[in-house]
Amino acid sequence: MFAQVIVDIAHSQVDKVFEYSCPDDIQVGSRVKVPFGARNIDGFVIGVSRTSSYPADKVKPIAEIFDELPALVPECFTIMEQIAQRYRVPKAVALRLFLPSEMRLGKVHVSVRRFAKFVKEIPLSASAKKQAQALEYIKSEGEADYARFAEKFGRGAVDALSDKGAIEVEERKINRSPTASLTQTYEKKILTPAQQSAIDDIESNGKHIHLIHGVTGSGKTEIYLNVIAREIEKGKSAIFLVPEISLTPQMLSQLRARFGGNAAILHSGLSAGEKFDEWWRLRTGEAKIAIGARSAIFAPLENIGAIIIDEEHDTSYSSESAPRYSTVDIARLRANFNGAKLILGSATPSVESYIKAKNGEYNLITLKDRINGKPLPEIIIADMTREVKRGNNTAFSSALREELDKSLKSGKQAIIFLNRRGYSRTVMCRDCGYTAKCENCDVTLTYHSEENCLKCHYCGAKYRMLTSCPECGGVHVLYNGIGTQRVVSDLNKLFPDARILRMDNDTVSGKDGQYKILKQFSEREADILVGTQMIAKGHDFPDVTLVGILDADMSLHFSDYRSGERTFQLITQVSGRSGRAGEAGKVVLQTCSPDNYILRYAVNYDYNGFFENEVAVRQATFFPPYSLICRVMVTAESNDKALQTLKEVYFAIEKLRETNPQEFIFLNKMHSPVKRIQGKHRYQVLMRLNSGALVEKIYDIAVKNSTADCLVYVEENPANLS
DNA sequence: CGCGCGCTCGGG
DNA sequence: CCGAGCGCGCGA
Repeated sequence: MFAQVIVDIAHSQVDKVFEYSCPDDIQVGSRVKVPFGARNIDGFVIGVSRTSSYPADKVKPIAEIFDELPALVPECFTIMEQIAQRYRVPKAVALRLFLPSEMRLGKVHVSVRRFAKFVKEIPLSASAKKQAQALEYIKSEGEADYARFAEKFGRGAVDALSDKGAIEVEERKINRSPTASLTQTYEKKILTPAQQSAIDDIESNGKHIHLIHGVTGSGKTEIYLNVIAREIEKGKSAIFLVPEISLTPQMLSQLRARFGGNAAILHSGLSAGEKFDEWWRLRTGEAKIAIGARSAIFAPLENIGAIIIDEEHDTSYSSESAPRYSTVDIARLRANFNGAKLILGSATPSVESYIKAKNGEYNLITLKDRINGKPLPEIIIADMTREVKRGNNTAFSSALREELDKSLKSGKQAIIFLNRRGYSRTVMCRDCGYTAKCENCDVTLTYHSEENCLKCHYCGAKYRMLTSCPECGGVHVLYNGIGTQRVVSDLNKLFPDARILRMDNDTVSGKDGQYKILKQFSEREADILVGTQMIAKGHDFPDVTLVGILDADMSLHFSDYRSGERTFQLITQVSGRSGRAGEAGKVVLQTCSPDNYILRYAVNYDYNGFFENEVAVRQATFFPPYSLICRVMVTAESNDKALQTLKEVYFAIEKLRETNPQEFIFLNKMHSPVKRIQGKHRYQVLMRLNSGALVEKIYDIAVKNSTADCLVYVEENPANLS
């Protein structure tokens, strides 16, 4: 027999199928080791055949076959081809998406833990005290975890016993299921009529893609869970995607309670071993529901009945490294392959998706009411320009101060949200206007008072705080802006008795830190939580009745065509944190542009108004989805090299424009807004195209010009243009 | 003439 | 991508 093998090397020059001879019982999808040139490397069997299409005398045999059960499910190959084609990446890169990193590099193949087992009594010399103790212990216990056993009596003693045959070390496969210990029981919830009809609609509607537009608190999660349960009953499997941040312990225990061992959870907080085991539980069919963030769309499931993407508008669903896929696109491929339902849900659907729903491409399901029947929290606009005129120079409007006071007095909790981190103060010389910038990144530095230093938020570089201006020697150094830290210290002054928690990139280290702070807050160890984006979504704090948004218009002023959409989504999401249980919630929205239409729609929870307006603007100005913004990034250590490559890329694209003038709305080459990141010079070709007709050609140009010392890559509708 | 390094090429 | 192999330059 012969096997068609893709070698696990991420390079276009070896991006082809190689043939090897192999035993008859080889299975498609297996990971293998194959001789390749002078060395042995990992590969994937993507097909087998009785005959070879390569000169038989040149075919070498496969060196090693790893899996009893092939790691890759059959549909991988179809989808791998489509991804490789669409994003112009080597097939090996596309295939890697289907395997957690723990399974590659040939490092982890089996998950085992070693146990020491008692075998027989042996004579020991009188001096071997440790060995005697260890033998005594293992004799009475029968067996013990090797690591703990060795730690207790010393590695030397334990190994000596094993050499002499008194004990035996055995490897055993064990399951490290991350949430097996959660023991909440599931209580069947009574569905509202709206929920029930949504579920029925999804089941019976002829369309394959559904968009659930439901206000915060309308019970979308319960709909998802019911749809999943129904598919499981039919003997199918399901994928449930959530934004990274939403994988909170509450969410996990809810899922465990409902589906028990049938749910496998894949997220970046798991240890390598845990991830490995959860992944194999899905592959073997022991678990049929994959839950996780973006990458869980590649879960090793077969016979998928439903794919659910919660908070579909969330930016974490687009990959920021090659291949820069959009999760919805991959989900469509998998849903197509399996004939599965694809369900997108959000309180603030992306304009792109909502248009498709309006056009009839998706089945639109609208949930207008919260399940508890309570109204959405009232949003009050505080005009900060008037506050300043009245002489209020603090970060808090009088309205927000009053509401905070009320909230604290009645023993409720509050969330203060703002768009920045650190002190977010930039340093500027009052005499000459000099601002401190990063040496590597051309980005304004930010002052951090805890360390009394300046930091670059793009590369993390630290600089000593300035005492005088390096340009003119002036000593009047000025700070601008406010950040979470400043807000906390101001709050401490205003409400000395209040207990305040701060959550942003500086106080949180890793996912654990995030959970810890959220847990503290939900256990009422604090009255006020101050934070940035990361507190915006997914959390359920029943006692929060007040949300303050300090600079609602911050994100309006980014030069991004989606800034209006982002602002609307952000305000709606943050507001949704208020008044989730019994009492009605309130939101104070501070802004310097109180008449902005986006804010007006947000205050009234008028998604349709916002949408109609936004669509009209995009259509009139030719912005996505009525066009495609495409950026080709060129980055290199050497400025000359980057410039040279930029010219070549631009030249190639210009030639493309000559033959397709009607496709181009805009085309230009320029420095990227951030000219340097981590020592790499950044240039870009920016274009606005009428359709996606030329994207693959543009990918080709990028791939052709990309080298090890000058990286060229394509971004479609990039989330930020820095 | 022999060795070292840089570049090109092929891998089944 | 990575190592083999080869060509050329240099030292003796």
